[in-house]
Amino acid sequence: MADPLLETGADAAGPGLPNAGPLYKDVKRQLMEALTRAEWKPGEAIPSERRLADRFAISIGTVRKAVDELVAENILIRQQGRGTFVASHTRDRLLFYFFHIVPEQGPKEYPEVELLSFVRAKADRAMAERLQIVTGDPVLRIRNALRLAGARVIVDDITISAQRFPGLTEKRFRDRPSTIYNFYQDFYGVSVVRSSERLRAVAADPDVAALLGIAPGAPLLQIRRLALSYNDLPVEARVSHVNTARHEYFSDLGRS
Amino acid sequence: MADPLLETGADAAGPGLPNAGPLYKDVKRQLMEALTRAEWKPGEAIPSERRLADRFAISIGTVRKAVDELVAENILIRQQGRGTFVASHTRDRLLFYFFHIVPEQGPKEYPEVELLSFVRAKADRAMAERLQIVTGDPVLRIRNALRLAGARVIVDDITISAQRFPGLTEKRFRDRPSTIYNFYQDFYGVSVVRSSERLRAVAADPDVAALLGIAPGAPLLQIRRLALSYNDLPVEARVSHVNTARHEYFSDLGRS
DNA sequence: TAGTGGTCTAGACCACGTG
DNA sequence: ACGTGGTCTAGACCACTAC
Repeated sequence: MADPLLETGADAAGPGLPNAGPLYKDVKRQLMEALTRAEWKPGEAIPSERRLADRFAISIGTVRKAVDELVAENILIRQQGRGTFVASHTRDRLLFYFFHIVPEQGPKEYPEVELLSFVRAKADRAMAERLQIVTGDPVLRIRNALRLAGARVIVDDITISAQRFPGLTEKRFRDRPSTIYNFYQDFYGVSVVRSSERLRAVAADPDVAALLGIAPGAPLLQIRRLALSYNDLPVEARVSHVNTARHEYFSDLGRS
Repeated sequence: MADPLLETGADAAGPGLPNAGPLYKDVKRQLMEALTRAEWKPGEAIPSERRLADRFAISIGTVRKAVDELVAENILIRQQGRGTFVASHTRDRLLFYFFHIVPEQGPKEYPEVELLSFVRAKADRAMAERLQIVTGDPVLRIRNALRLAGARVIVDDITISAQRFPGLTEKRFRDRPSTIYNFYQDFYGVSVVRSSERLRAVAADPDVAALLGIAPGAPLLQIRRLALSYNDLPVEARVSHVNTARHEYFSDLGRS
């Protein structure tokens, strides 16, 4: 930048105009937009920091600060010597970020998913609000059982907007090559980047009890998850019922 | 730094010696040590970034990077124009970072604590391992009931090492002026900086059921928390039983 | 006005991965 | 050898707080 009087700090817009805030926040927003319109797809590298600095006509340090935040939010992944990549839902990443059930003892396991039902329905008022759609809009309701070490431990009830996943059929869902979040991503360009969960203890209803092979009324951990995409756009509402006889939900808090 | 050949990057130690890693990581470690030996106490300001840069004979940018990480871990708190402070357990901070029970509807509430019992005991093998003490070492077991909006919702069973809290009596505990974590901090210099929690659904045992005014066998959310201080030193093991009829545990994931 | 943290720059060199 | 991200510097100016 040649003349600091022309374009210094956050007030490059000029006198009288409202302060646009930190430059790097603006850069971050622009990167998010590029991500949203899939300029770079999950698994791909974004341009190098030097190129981005040129593109935005700013210094590398400022690019780094914007990228830092996206990395901290698990939206981008840096790899020294290779580049910076758009986060992709590999099996390991999913397990790490979105699956919080661990055995009471022993190492973490991958769940084995078993599709139990797939039906079309209409969103009631509460569900419409959660998914930010309109009451009565079509939704897909999917019930899965998850096995850990061979035994059914979890029943998942997933609800997604049918309009957000056009042409999704039971067969297509059943034949998906990989995980569910990966399927959303690869076939619909919908990336789940974070989720919010609420937990409570409930008595098992007869249906779920039968599926899990436990007594009706036995205590189950209920997890209500809302999975969100880039701009906090809701993608999926999921209610899980977990038999915590031999498994637990873990949560590490106060970390970076 | 006058001559880059003398002391550049991470290899200031000289040829042949093992790489000490990034400078800012070392600075961070040194700041942690200073915190641990209470050079600056919770609530107090640490020296300005310029002073720290002088003290460590490094540039401000590097100090900032070290402080950045401590801020991200909620160990330090920056306040523009005022200074950087050692995190202190105000009521609000505690509620935000360590109390994850919210009403099903309505705003978050402060719990009202009611001491039910306070006994000395010996650590069994499992508890000794959790608290990193020796089996048979004396511990204090404290049972509290927590009220939300007037009703008992949670029963907490707390276990701490008696040796780590010398001279702690029931009266002293009961008469503490503020929250429990604040008490640990102000009277014993023990700062809880993060915690790890594991959750499961259990059937209420008769004792707890009576205390919460529910039927024995009713589903309760059990939370096993280990509270940790600066170098992951365990401070307190806590088992909470929560009546989730009108409250929930919340957990936001995938965030920074 | 003085001091603090917050942003931004421009450029050097290091560590790592790939060809 | 080259390009990528990672670290570090030195210094400018901005935004905010306190006096």
